[in-house]
Amino acid sequence: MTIATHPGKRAATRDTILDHAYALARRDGLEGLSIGNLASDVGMSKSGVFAHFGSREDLQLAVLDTGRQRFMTRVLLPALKQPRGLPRLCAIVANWFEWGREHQSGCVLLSAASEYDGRDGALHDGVVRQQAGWRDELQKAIAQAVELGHLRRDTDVAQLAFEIYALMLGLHHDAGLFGFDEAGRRTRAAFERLWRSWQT
Amino acid sequence: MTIATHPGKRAATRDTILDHAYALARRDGLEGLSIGNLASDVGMSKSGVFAHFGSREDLQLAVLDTGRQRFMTRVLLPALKQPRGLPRLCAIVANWFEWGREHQSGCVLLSAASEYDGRDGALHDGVVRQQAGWRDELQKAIAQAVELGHLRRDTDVAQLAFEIYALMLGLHHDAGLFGFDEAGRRTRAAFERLWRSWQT
DNA sequence: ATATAGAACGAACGGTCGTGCTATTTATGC
DNA sequence: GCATAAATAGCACGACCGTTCGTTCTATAT
Repeated sequence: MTIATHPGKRAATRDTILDHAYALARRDGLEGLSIGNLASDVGMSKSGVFAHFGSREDLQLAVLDTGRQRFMTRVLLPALKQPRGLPRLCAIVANWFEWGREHQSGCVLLSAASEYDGRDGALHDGVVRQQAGWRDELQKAIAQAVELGHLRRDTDVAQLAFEIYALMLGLHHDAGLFGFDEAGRRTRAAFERLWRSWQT
Repeated sequence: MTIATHPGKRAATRDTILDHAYALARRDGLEGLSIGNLASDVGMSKSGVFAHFGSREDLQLAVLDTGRQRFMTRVLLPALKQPRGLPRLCAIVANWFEWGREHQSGCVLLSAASEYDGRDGALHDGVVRQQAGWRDELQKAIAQAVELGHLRRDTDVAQLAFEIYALMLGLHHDAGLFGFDEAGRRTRAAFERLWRSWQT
């Protein structure tokens, strides 16, 4: 008996806490996340939650990484099943679009970007690393599409990545303020124009 | 003697407070703005500052409106001196670009948009009204350019406004995280492509 | 000179914040 | 079953939060 529950117990609780923390941070941002709130949401004591992280900053970093993982799992991973080039790039954009729909009410990664872009510290560094990493993945997918001749050979990879990202920012912004439906239509229309500019 | 210093005293102090509050809110957002911090920044007592607004929420609303005013003064107003149509639209975009340069370290309006898009209350309503108002001004300028034949007659006004806004979001995002210079180049390049798509 | 109104101050309120420390409970290895 | 270690709770701390209240100071108006 006593099947090894131990090796996972601590980690399991930690995951539960992070799950709630992620949900709270979607509404209030990482700066709005407080240990007291989180504890009562999880159903634990403040100190019990606190013990899993050691500091509020470490908790915030862990939540940020949770966001990164979920984004990658939802957006990048399934797209990797598509063949390299334009199909994979389109899958990334489509998944990203759906991520946007699911996160109308707030995205931890984006709010973190605007919360920490102007200061310095561990969270700033974490946000920059996460954003740079994602931009890099995006550029990799674009570069493959160029190499395979799916996009014009003179495509500026970083430029296209910037414009794709900008449209996604537009989607999130308008969806949050004015509703997802119209924002989604605008974003789709913009992407059509974008592909037409760069496709061979 | 004793020229009426009284009638403007209150308003002048209020403006001084708002000036400091705006600066603080650029770094920490409207949610990060606290009366204690603000008071010690201005060099007044907490209660002295508080008395000018009556509540923290009213202070935040006043700071938001300060941001709206400054944005309009810096971006829209000087552009109205340009002739209607494309010249005025380009002036708006150019001024907006400069506004972005001056606000790399944080823009109250944008951070407010991401702070309050997912909740409700007076601040949410204020942000939506401000954003809708600006989008409206942008669309007005675009519509004039269409009417005057500076842009293609079949231009989707709201669509172009969305794409311009998205590029500015991209500028602000990348400038804050990766530096203004490269973000500025990318934004300029994107605008060139954008004008080429819509110009007659 | 005196009365009056306005502006800012200082102290205090009840709460919540993040963070330590010490118990107590719970789960594990023998 | 028991010893042991891990996980959680409880409590207290100093700091700051927004807000209220009564007081003081200053400048105008009479």
